[in-house]
Amino acid sequence: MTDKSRPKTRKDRIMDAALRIFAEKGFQIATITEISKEAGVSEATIYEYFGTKEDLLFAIPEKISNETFEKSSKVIPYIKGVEGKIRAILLFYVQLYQSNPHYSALVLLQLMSNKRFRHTPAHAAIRRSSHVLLDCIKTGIEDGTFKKDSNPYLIRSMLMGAIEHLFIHWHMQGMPKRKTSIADMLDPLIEIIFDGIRAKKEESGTTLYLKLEDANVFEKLFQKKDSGASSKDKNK
Amino acid sequence: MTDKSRPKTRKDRIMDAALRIFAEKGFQIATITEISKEAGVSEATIYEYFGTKEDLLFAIPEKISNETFEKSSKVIPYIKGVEGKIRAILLFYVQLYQSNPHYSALVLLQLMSNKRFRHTPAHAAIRRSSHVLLDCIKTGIEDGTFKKDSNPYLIRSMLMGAIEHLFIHWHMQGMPKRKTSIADMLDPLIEIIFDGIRAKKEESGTTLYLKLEDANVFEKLFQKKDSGASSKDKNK
DNA sequence: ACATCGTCATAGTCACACTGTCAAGTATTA
DNA sequence: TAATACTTGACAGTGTGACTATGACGATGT
Repeated sequence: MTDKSRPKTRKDRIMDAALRIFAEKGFQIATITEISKEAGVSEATIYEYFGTKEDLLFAIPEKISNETFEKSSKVIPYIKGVEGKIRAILLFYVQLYQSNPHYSALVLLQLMSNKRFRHTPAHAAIRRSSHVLLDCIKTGIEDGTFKKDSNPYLIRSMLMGAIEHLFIHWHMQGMPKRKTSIADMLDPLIEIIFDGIRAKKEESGTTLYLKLEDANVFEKLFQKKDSGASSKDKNK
Repeated sequence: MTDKSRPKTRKDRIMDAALRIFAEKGFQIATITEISKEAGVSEATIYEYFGTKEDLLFAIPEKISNETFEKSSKVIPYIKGVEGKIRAILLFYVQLYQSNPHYSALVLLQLMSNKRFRHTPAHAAIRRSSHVLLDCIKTGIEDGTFKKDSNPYLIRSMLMGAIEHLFIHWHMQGMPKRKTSIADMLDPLIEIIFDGIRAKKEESGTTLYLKLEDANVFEKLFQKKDSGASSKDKNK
């Protein structure tokens, strides 16, 4: 409802421009003047919506990270089996980052190392996703899927760290012609770690593989749920 | 000559102060004025040694990363077996980062996401180490230690990514009271990945474990070499 | 017609990276 | 000791860019 019908509100245009410029040039090098020109608004207008340049930076991921968390938390419960859940969470993650390079550059290169960002609503959403992943790993250890002596925090760091590392390099060295996309590396990555932590036998030969194509199933699931819900009105 | 005999040259004092302040407050927030006071020199003196604030930032890791590469490349050839080599490289890495938190904070939080840093001698040294690791992994795949269909780049990203991820979190959320140090997680981490990529049998039960204590062995090795001839020709 | 709100333009403040200058050391040499 | 070259420090600037303050303009609603 609200102004979703409008092409873009001023605030959205500012955030879009800022995302692009912050991601491409870096937070420090980007100037408010440049963003205002790109967004087609005056400098003063930016300061009417965002208190400081850093507030603008932090405002960008807030929406998208919450949306992603909502989406994933609608889907994950319907997946049976710890391994499948973990696959799904990581697939969400990789898809989000790969489909929105500006966003992943912002989060991984500009925000990751910002201490103030950690006290931000956007970071809280990211932490929630991370916590769900941890819970899945813990469950897997308890229910005997994974070895009893596994350290769930280490496993999470291995999963997230590998993915983030791949994306950081994807961004830093020109990412144009890459033979294998990061999404293609996700299954081998998960398989190596699962192989390393699985309790014993391989009788679970019916492992649920989630490949990118399956992601559309998620989307269909959303559409069903969304159609009935009443949106919240925040316009004022 | 000059003042090399002195405990610290001016240049060293500046870099020491800059390392501490950059690591603790971040590159942007740190001011040249503050660094000059901390180092006990005037602001203008800093600009005599370093063209810009960023040049100062880049100058800091150059020495230490080259030293580390030299050290490790003297030791690695003497370790037999791919797995042992990989363990040793990662142990070097973790030891360096853990024993010098300011340095690891600088590299991981300030420099990692700086595109200009990638065209820097310091980064070249880091890349060299990374390349040695990759070569070890490739060798392991070729000689049958690891599965034939392993992706060596992925494996390297998994190893480095996990370690870096652990350190980044170590820095970001207060790292004071951590029950398990990162070095303690290194063996489990490596074991999970090796388990996941090892070709077949576990007949290599005599895996060479390198724990932190063994690192002194490295040191002794250096002393022997350093005191003797200057044979810098790396073995073949 | 009038008030209100959102937006823009402009001018100004302030912090900080960086430069230039010159005087005061400090070391080296005669 | 004295002349020389080189190094360092104090300090006064310049330029840029974040951020503020103010007033004008246009659209909207009463």
